[in-house]
Amino acid sequence: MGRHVMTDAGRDLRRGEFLDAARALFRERGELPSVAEIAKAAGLAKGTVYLYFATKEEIFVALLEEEFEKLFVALSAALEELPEEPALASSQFARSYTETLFAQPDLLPLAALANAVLEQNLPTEAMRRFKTQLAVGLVTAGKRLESLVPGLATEESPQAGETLLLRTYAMTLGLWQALAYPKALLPILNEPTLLPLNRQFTSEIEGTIESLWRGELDRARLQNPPEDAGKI
Amino acid sequence: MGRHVMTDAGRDLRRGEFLDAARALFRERGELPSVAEIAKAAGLAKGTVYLYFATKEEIFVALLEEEFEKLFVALSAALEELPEEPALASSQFARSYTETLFAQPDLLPLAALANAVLEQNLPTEAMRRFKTQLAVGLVTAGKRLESLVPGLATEESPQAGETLLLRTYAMTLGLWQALAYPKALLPILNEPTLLPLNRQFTSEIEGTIESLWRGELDRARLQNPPEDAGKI
Amino acid sequence: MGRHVMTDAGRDLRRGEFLDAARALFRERGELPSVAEIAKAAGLAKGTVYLYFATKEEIFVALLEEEFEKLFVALSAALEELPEEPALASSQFARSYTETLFAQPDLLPLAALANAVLEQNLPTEAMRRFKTQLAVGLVTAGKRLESLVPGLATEESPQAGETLLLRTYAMTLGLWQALAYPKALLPILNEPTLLPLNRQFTSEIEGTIESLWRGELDRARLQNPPEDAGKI
Amino acid sequence: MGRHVMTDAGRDLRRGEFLDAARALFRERGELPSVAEIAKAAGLAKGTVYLYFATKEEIFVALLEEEFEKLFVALSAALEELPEEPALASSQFARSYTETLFAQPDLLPLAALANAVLEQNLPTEAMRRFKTQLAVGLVTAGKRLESLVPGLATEESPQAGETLLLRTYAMTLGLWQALAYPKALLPILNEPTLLPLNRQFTSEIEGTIESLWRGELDRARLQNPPEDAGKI
DNA sequence: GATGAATGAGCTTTCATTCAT
DNA sequence: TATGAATGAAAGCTCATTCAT
Repeated sequence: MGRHVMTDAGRDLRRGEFLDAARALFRERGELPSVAEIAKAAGLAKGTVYLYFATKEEIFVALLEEEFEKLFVALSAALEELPEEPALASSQFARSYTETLFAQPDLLPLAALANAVLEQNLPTEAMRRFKTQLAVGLVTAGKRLESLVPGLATEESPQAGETLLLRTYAMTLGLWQALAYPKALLPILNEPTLLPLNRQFTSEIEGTIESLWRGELDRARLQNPPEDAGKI
Repeated sequence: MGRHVMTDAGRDLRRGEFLDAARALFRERGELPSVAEIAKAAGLAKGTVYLYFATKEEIFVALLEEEFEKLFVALSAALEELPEEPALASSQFARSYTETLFAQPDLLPLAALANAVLEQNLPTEAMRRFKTQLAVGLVTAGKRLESLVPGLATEESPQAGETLLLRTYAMTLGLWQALAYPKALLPILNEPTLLPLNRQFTSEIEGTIESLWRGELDRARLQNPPEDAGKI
Repeated sequence: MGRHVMTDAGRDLRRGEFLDAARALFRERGELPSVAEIAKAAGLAKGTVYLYFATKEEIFVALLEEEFEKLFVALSAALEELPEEPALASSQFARSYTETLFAQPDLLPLAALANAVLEQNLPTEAMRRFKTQLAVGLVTAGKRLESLVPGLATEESPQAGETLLLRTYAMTLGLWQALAYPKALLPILNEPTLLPLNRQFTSEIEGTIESLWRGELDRARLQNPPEDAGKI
Repeated sequence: MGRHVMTDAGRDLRRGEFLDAARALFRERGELPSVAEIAKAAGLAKGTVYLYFATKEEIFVALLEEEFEKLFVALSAALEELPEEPALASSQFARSYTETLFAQPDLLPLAALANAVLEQNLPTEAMRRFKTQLAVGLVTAGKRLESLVPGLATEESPQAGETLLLRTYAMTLGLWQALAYPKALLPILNEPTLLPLNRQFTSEIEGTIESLWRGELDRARLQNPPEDAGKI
């Protein structure tokens, strides 16, 4: 042991300082800051970073984990408030989900880097932790969703809740990447031929998610009509 | 004239040699090769690369353009064969689309880099060309789709064809990234907690796209019922 | 021989086109343009440049030769008009010389590169031509100066005219370099500690040259007093 | 702390190692060595160079600063020993100054690059430091010179000491450049037409400086005759 | 636990020059 | 004569990571 025995809490505290610094720099710049910058911003030395993270990428995956953590919490809350009626449920979920995305401005910029950049230099252990978090979160929320929406899970697709959530995330990530432009190129977006792509993610996402959910929930309802439906 | 008279076609040929080399290396490695490697693989000098491409990123965006070119051609063909009936149309399109994706194994790995990597160091002109291709392709196919599916475009969403295609692409891109694993990490995928994520993109994508289309096409049909529907 | 037999005049014409292009670009940029740019500006191909110049540096040495050619002509004229009286001669020469410098704005920027850059990659032959031009010009003007200023040349320093002219040039070149600032750094020139260096070449040169000449001409007069001096 | 505790002195030591390596290579080759060569010669890595210098040019400007530092020290000493009598003062200063130049063989080769090469890629801060050193040195020595030579500074030219020193430096720099030949071309110097230029800087400089100073000091004496001059 | 000096592979890019046509 | 495609050495610089202290 070194000068100080570092408790787990102390360790997490220090880790958190690096994460805070990294997050602030990333949000500011729009691109991954260097390790030197992160250390400086955290008021510690470059080498110290490597006492808490195995690679630079691990830092940003940790940030991403924090984002997913929050997202799952918000998701869970949104599911509990889900109305029964498909149309209503879809639009309400879409709105709530969209608000969550806006409340987590680092989520998508980080998620967009996950595959192409972050996972390229991630130690196996960190990779496992990250993916496990996603898996557990998806399964948990998926199961709850299935229990809340009768008819969603069928024999053919027993994990329909999980599937819907996965698709929701995939659509979000893909749409964000398709519509995000490097800052430097915003000017050209107003050229006539590019107008079709000049859709703002912020205005597209809610309708898209609503549509996605509506399709699935409608089908669930068809397979499991409300009990009083026949009475009419 | 130079060492060889280089016609436009000759120029394209040379360009193509670099592109072929770059594609082969990228497919092999799974990550962007260096310019030096590309030149070497093409049997030409490093400096020569820069006679044909302004930056390294331009090379891979050019590859991506080729992929999109093919994709739009395939898309166009798929649209022409679209059955009228929504369920049939959805499943047939999903199958055809999926086959196209499998036939273009470089499309998604490149597309996943577009946002995070390629567009970071792309000359404005190349950026414009790339984005214009996408915009034109989307609009063209979108309009054709609208003309083929009565009721798809409505007053509220006059570009519903374009929108559906954009969502199709976004879902594809997002799903691929959510499910793609770095080669090095495939082993851990079999751990129990990760099983939920051990869905293969290849087995998920068809159903997902079918579902997406089904939702939209069903709604279109509701708004524009077949003429003989009432006769029964 | 090729397509055309090129006469000497034709050859010089073409050469001149490159020189004009090179001069214009150099004046515009303040630094040596690339061979590609020169060729393009001249409306000819890169390779063609090398039919007329052995190296890039030879181009700019040729420009410098043109400048020296003009300088020697102007110098010659100035010498012919030199008054007898030392004070008057010095001030008149200094003024005339300064005007010549201002009329040849490319002379000093090129001369400043001669030693550090141009002569580094100059074929022996071009080097010889350049230096010979200088030597002949100096000797010619020096001898004329000696004949016009009695007492200048002495037994001890038989080439005093030549020497004075060499010193005149050296002082000019050195002063220009000492006082020239890269454009990018003009702002800092106003800082208090730098004020002593914020002398403009344009306002320093005339007095400096006058002073230099005055010292030499006075001494010459002392050694060879005007014939009627004793009569008074 | 790092591998070694690096005090300011330690840092200067390391910096000095790079400077020594750079100086040795420059003297040997006669042209700027590459950063890679400097690092190798210093027995350290390329990247390490950039921990001590922002650009390659900064290295050589630092060397030049060392040279100027020494020059100003020598200058200061020379001034203190200046005899009163102009002719004597001029010749003694010229000799002392010349010896200093010979004792600093890197000064002029570096100074000749300053304008054309070194200042082209110099960070503003380094530029400021360099120019400030020159300004302060000139002013300091100039004022001392004025106090030692009565009559040198007049109402018309209150900074005559500074001016004389600036001219001294300019003449030196210009003369060196006018007479310096690339090593490769020394052979041709013996050709008859080039003989006039085959003056060695080493044999010209002393007389030139003496002459320059003599002119100025004589004039100062005229304006401020020694007190006992009239008594005779 | 913390440091930060050192590393050095790695990168993209430039451009004077050549030479087959 | 003229071309311009091709060259490829050379360069400066960055930055994640290591490790002796």
